[in-house]
Amino acid sequence: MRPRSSRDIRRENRFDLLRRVYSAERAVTRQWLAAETGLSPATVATLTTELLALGVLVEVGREDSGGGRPRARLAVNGDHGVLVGVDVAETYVRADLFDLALRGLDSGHREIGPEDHQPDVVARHVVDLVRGIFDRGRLTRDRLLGIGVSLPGQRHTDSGVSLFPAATGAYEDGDPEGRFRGLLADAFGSEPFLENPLKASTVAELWFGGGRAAHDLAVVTLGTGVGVGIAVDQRLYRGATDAAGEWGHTLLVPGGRTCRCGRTGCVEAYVGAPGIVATLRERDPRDPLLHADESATVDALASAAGRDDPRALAVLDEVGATLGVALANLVNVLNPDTVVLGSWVATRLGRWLLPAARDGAATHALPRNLAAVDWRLSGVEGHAVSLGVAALALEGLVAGGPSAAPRRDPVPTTAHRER
Amino acid sequence: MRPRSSRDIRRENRFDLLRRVYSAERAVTRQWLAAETGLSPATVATLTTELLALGVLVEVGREDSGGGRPRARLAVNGDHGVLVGVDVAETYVRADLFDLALRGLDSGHREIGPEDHQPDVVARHVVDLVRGIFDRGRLTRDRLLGIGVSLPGQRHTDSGVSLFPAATGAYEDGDPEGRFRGLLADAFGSEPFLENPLKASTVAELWFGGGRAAHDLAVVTLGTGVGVGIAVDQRLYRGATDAAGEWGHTLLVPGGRTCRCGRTGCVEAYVGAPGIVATLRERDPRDPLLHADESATVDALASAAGRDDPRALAVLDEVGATLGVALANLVNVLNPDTVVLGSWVATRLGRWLLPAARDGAATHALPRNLAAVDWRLSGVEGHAVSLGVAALALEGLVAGGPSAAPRRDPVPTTAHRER
DNA sequence: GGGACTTTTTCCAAGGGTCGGATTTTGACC
DNA sequence: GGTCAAAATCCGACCCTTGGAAAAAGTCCC
Repeated sequence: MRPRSSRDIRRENRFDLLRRVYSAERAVTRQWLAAETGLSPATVATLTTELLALGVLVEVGREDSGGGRPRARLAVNGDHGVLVGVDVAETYVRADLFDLALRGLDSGHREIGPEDHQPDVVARHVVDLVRGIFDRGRLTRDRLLGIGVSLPGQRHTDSGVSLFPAATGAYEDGDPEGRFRGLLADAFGSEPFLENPLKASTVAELWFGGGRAAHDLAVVTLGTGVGVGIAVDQRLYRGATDAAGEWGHTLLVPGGRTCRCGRTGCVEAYVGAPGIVATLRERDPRDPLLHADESATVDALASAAGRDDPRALAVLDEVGATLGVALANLVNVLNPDTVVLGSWVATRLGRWLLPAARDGAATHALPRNLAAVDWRLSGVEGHAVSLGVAALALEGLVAGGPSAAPRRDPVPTTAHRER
Repeated sequence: MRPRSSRDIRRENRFDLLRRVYSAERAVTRQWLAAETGLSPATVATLTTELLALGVLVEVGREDSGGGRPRARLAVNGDHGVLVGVDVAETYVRADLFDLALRGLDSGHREIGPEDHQPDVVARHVVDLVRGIFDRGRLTRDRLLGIGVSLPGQRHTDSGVSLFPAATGAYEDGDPEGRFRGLLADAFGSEPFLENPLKASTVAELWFGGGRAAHDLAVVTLGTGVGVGIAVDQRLYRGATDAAGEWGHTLLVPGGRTCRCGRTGCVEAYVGAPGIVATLRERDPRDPLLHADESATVDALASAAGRDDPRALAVLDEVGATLGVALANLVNVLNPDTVVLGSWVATRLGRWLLPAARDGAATHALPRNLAAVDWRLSGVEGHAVSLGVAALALEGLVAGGPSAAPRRDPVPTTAHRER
């Protein structure tokens, strides 16, 4: 338990300031920042000059103030460098290049299979992709300010062990994450920032999406897998072992459908993409909307719903209602002020799922908890996972490198601690 | 969003220090406090002299240090004054008197009925009980340092409106909580600290019970009602509208038993006292363990289980397994490092419920989340709710009065804030 | 074109915090 | 009584925020 020093206050304030510049739609003034953060104009001045000197912020013109000295407008200095965010999923690797303002510049994509699920192989894919992007943009490596990588599976901050989903057997005793981290550090000359997709997209919502105004936020990821990212007081909540948010494997229907995880009745088995497909199939095993792969099925469902096809709407109603009931539990326990639906299933079907879920939640959530919730679809443009993980890398940058990340103080290596 | 100043650091450190003195089993030394809090010896010295001057701490002897200056032992100055904690429940009012070390000195109890559920009536009961205790102990009012009251139902910090369960109709537009608060303030000359029982008992666990070592804690209350108190980073989590933890009304069995709240299949309907009785009755409507009131039934069940009565054990197994499944959901989402079972049902049946719940959780929780959890029965002696609410009053005292409580800054009354 | 005016921004000294290292305190021991 | 060792305190350094004074940077008017 390292206590907080006054330096932490500075770091937090600087960070808060920066985040507000980022999430504002337009360039902002010092006065607005002071009002927004609650800091005195004097402090805002000190912080901004610091960030201006660093090159992270720039003045972009001025604004009339009615007779007095015009207000300077501040914005993120996009040209100061680039950030890379990489999303390693089970079936693909996607890398995005951002300028420092986190505007997407370019991206690359590559399909992978289970045979690639090894640290070395994944690292090679990542390095190749990023190199390709750099070459295309004629960028030199010294422009790179930070790189963040989202890895599937659960990470363990303390031990640094990541569970590459298919590599658990092969790498049980090794340190796959450490190896991966090392390979990337060698290739790019700076430590990558690693996180899982759930947390990454939560950060993206917090910076740029529906969570900007939220204090206590739940970001529901609806993809092939399902989970929830939780933010308490605008900060990502990780849980004791960085494993919070495994809402997808929460029991919803005792003795229900078999889930990918082997258990039965998980939320994921009903509201994840395979769950939606299963619902469709249960209603009619020969439904023409059914395609070989789930992504195509979801697309078919979306376009059918767009045509007001009653069968598609009925399926979405059913799934949405189930989602709502599951969300009601979350709302009752966490009492968030904002719930955001994100990831690719939500992007394509959220238009229909969200209202149905809201109605479904109303049947089981407590009125007071329900009333507190602002329901939203993801407001993030582009790929939330890459963006979030790039934002995390940026955080590390501003805070002073990834070493500033650990949240608990490390266990002393020598047997020094008594009691 | 008021930013944190260095004063907040001081307050937090002082508070952290004090809490550690409280939750330590014996008197502590400055050195131990420094090691425990991570503060420098210099700072610990400043803080302790401050608290010694306040009269909250005292030196109680010294400890040999092997040739050097002996270490002074510090403890809470129990004689410095008294605190009162009151638990207003639906069927009773209980008041406890504590010394400043939060050792119970005396208590009073009174049964109430639905007709008493009015601010004025409840306040009168509270005042009478506390007066009685003060008279018995020949205490003068100036000895009273703080008073905390737990009220059932959900509170709303922002508006100050409390929902007295049966008074919602009569007081819909009024301010029952404000009225109640005023009546108590008049009677005792100091503002009472109000909280609900769920949060109060969570604080008690955090200070004195199973949560002392926890960072991310879930305190499960098993009484007539069921709920969970959540602490993040050793601090009580309240949620957006102070309504977090309504886990009892989470859906567990779709279309299942009807709950007190009118919905079906709530967790509470299975693992709360009425739920346990219902399980017993479902198995055998004429079971001799069934009594007219649920408390007697729970007692009968406990003593039967104590005699290894197989029917009682089977019921407890069933209830425990259900509890475990429900807890698994909590563990998956929150990833706590400690789960504590408390309140009166847990006190009497926890011995059997806890192991069964642990096993039940294993079937549905993710291995990593499960492995992180330390399962415990409440370690609080005495009545956790009164104790917790007295501790909250103490917190207010140390922080500088109940006014320091609000967590969000109040909305400015004048239309002064632009944008 | 230059002063008056207005509003923003910075400067400065005050005030609150923590901390490392020097210093004092407080015992035991010889 | 002097010496020694460990605990506790004191002190100056350093970091942070902030209110108010001062400076900066425009407009406006004569």
